Parts: sequence; C-alpha cells; structure tokens
Amino acid sequence: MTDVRVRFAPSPTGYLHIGGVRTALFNWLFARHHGGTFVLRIEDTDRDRSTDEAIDAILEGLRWTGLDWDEGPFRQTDRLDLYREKSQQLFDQGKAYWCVCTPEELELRRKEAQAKGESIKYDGRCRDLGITKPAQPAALRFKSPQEGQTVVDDLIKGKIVFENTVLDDLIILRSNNYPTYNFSVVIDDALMGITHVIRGDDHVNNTPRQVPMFEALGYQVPHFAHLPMILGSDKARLSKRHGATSVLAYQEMGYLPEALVNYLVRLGWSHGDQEIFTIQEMIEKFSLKNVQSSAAVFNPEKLQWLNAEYLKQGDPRVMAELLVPFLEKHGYDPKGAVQPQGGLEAVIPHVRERATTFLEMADWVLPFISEPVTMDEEAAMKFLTPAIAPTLKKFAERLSGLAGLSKEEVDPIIQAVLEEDGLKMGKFAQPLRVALTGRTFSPGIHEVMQLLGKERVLLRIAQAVSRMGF
RNA sequence: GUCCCCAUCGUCUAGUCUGGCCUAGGACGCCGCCCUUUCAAGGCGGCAACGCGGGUUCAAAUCCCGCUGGGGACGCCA
Repeated sequence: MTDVRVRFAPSPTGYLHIGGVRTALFNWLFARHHGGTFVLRIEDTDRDRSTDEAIDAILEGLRWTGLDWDEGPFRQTDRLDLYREKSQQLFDQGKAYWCVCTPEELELRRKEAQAKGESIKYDGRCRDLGITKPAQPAALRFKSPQEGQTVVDDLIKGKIVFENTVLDDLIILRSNNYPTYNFSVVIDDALMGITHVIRGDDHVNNTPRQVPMFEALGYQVPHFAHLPMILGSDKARLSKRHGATSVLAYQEMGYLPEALVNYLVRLGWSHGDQEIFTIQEMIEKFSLKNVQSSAAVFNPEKLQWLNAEYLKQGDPRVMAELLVPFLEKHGYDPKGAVQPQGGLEAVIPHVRERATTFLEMADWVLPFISEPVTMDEEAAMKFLTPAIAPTLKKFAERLSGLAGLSKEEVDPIIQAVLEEDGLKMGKFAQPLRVALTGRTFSPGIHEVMQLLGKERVLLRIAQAVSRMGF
C-alpha cells in the first residue's frame, strides 16, 4: 500500500454516463497501479436535482463495469455539519462574508453585463459591508485573492497560470444552508486525504478557485490531473443526442463490460500500439504520463469491434450464461424442452464470430431455441421451390438411417443425392439451410444439423417439403 | 465578451519531453483480392494525416512566435 488516495465523485442527477465511467476508470487504474485507495463519494449537495434513484443507477453502473471502490460511498448530505463548521471558520477568520444579493438580482446583473460585453463576474458589492448576522436570506462568499497568480501544475496538461483578477468571490454556503460544489469538494478532498484529484477537463477552471480555499483552511493542496473530454461524432461534448451515453444502455445492447472498459481506456490513453488489454495489463501499464491532452471522439464502431474480439475469446460457458437474458426476450426458457444439442454452450462457438453483441448473437441462436422455426418468407420463396423438394426428401430419408450426424457420415449421403439428381452443392445447400434455419444465412450446414439433432432436422425438412406441396 | 485548454489519416493513437533512426507506424472503418455451400471469421493488399504562416537549426511532426480552427468554463449546478 502506498499513500495514494483518489476518488470518483459523481453527482446523482442522472444515470452514470460514458464520460463518468472513463473518469472513474482512470482514477481506479491509478489507485490500483500504485496500490492506493479508491474512494467513492456522492456529491449530492444540489437538493433539487439529486435523487436516490440516480445514486442506485450510478452504483449499479459502477458494479457492472467492475470498478470496485475501497471506501464509501460517502454522501455529502451526510456531512453537512462539517461544511457548515468549516464555512463558519472561514467567516470567523475574515476569509468569507455574507452576501445579501438575491439570485434574481445576480442573474439580472449578469445578463446586463453580458449584453454590454462586460465581465460577468460578481462585483463584490457585499464584500466590505461587514454583515455579521444577516436579517434576510444570505449566502456566504469566499474572499478570493485578487492579486497575483494561481499556478496549477497539472499532471497531464503541465503548468497552467491563472491571473487572480479573474477569480470570483464564490458562494460557499447557499442561503438554504447547503454548501456549494466548489466548497464541499475542497473540504472532502482535504479531509478524505485525497492525494490526486483526477477529473474531467471541464474542471480546469474550477481548480484556481479551489486552490485558494485549500490554502485558506490550511490544507495541503492535492495534485491535479485533468482528463480530456469525450466528444460526440460532431466534436461537441458527448451527450444524449449522440445516442446511448448511459453505461447500462451498453449492457442492454449486449456489450461486455471488459470490452467497454478496454475501449474507454484507449480513449485518451495508450501504451504503444497495443489495443487489447486485460484488466491486469491495464493496471500494470497505466500511467498519467501517457494520457493524451486533447479531446477524443467516441467511436461506436471501434467499441463494437472490441466487443466482437472479447466475444470470440470468452469462455463459451460464461458467454452462454450471459446470453440467456437476451434469449429470454425471445421467449426462450432455459429449462424448457427446446434446446440445442449439447446445450446453449455448444452453440456459442458457431455464432460468436458472426455477432458483435449479445443482441446480435441472440438472433443467430434463435433457430436453435425455437420450434417450429420462424421462416423467412422471402427466403422460402426463393429457395424452397418444388424442384428441390424431391432431393430434400430423399436426403431426409437417407439421413434417418444414419447413426450420427457427423460430417463423415453425412457428406457421403449428400454427395450421393447430388449425383443421383444431377445437382451441384450450390443448388442444394441454400434450400437445405433455409429448411433447417428459416434463413439464408447460418453457421455451416453440418454444424447446424448437429446442433439441431436428427429428430429436429428431419422434422424441419419434412415441414419444408410439405409447404412445397409434397 | 472574458479566461483556460487543445491541434498527426474520417476516428482512436505511436512518434513530440530528450530535433536526425519518419519515405510518419499501429488500430477501427472503408475498398479490393484470397478462402468459402450462406453469413461471418480469417489471410493478403490498398486508400488515407503532421491545420496555416513565420522563425531557430546543418537538420523540425518534434523547439519558439503568430494566425486559424476546435473544445471547455464563466450558476445560491456539479
């Protein structure tokens, strides 16, 4: 164990999105790489927008991705006394002051300033009023330094210099006695002993506002590392209009968490030319030094490719298990009578290189888990013609005398039938495929027959032949 | 408007710190060929980038400046 302590601090105002998972992942990898501690903290100081459902969704999303936390989840609303005490301390020390401007007034002034093209920062009109016990609703503001510079030595972006004149006197305690983000985050990061604050790029501008607070309270300032944003295909910040952004939506679409994590780790981080990493490799190789400083566009196609790779490598038994929920949506009963020969597990090797997600895989498995088979009418029209019926029928008759359905046993029969009827394999294979699977595409004919078993093969051929009028 | 960040194929990126090994590498996608009873997978090949302009230097993707472009932040949201 080292003394590295990092945290993931989402606000529970919605589901856990892709960007959040990436931030959590990089924190988690940093912690695991250094043998440190990963803290989960829920920043729910916005009373109006925070919900318990969102907290549940975030925890569920995190669990699905496998990013386990060592401490927490802590809720900021359980720590309100702490923030009030610390804000009082700042007031007592003359480092904070009461502001009686109303939100409406502030909003109006901002708009006016914007219209005139002037600075929209707070004008500090309550700063020297010396209010000690406000008679009306009031917010507590932190006296930000107005001289000199605040320098942030970002672990990813390098040195960033801010003129303190751009700093606002931030509200640290709202008139409803709740702390604001920029204050509670400082208190918690300090008190929880966070050594490295690894967060999204969108917080860069918050950093020079938070640093003076650490200093005013006599806390050690943590190291900062700002991760590049994830953008949508139009290069705007990734949002709902770019499609699925909730992690759990990816679970529903049939992605493996390992694939998503692998995709996300390569978004802004790299290790030479390597594309596929086990979790262990990620932990070993991860370093903030190799984190990109520019934003990255989310590319669903590459995620899909990675998912396909993981599908191809996975243990068939595990894959089969994960596939079940997707099949159940099609009416599959894991304990029902209609099963592939050898069980679901036996189908996996034949369908997984044809699918990129479990959703697609389920579709490939459909012909083996439903009875009767669902016939694609267009395919039937084209291939199940009366001309081929006698050949199919003859084939079925010969097949019924066979002990097994191995390629060695079946092939001679096919060859014989083709020769007798003067047909080429190309003319026979597709009709047989359609008869057996109801589709024009499937795993190899031999595999299909073996997975179906002789009884169902004969049944399906018979059904196909009879629909041709024989 | 003000402040901050960023800039290599369509996309993710290697190379940039420590200039020469870069005729700029890999991956996704796309295109072609091979394999093939279908669909895939697989194999082989191809297209495709250092934003622009100035410096510095024997030498610049790499260092410096400017421009342009993109992103982010400016809330009693986080």
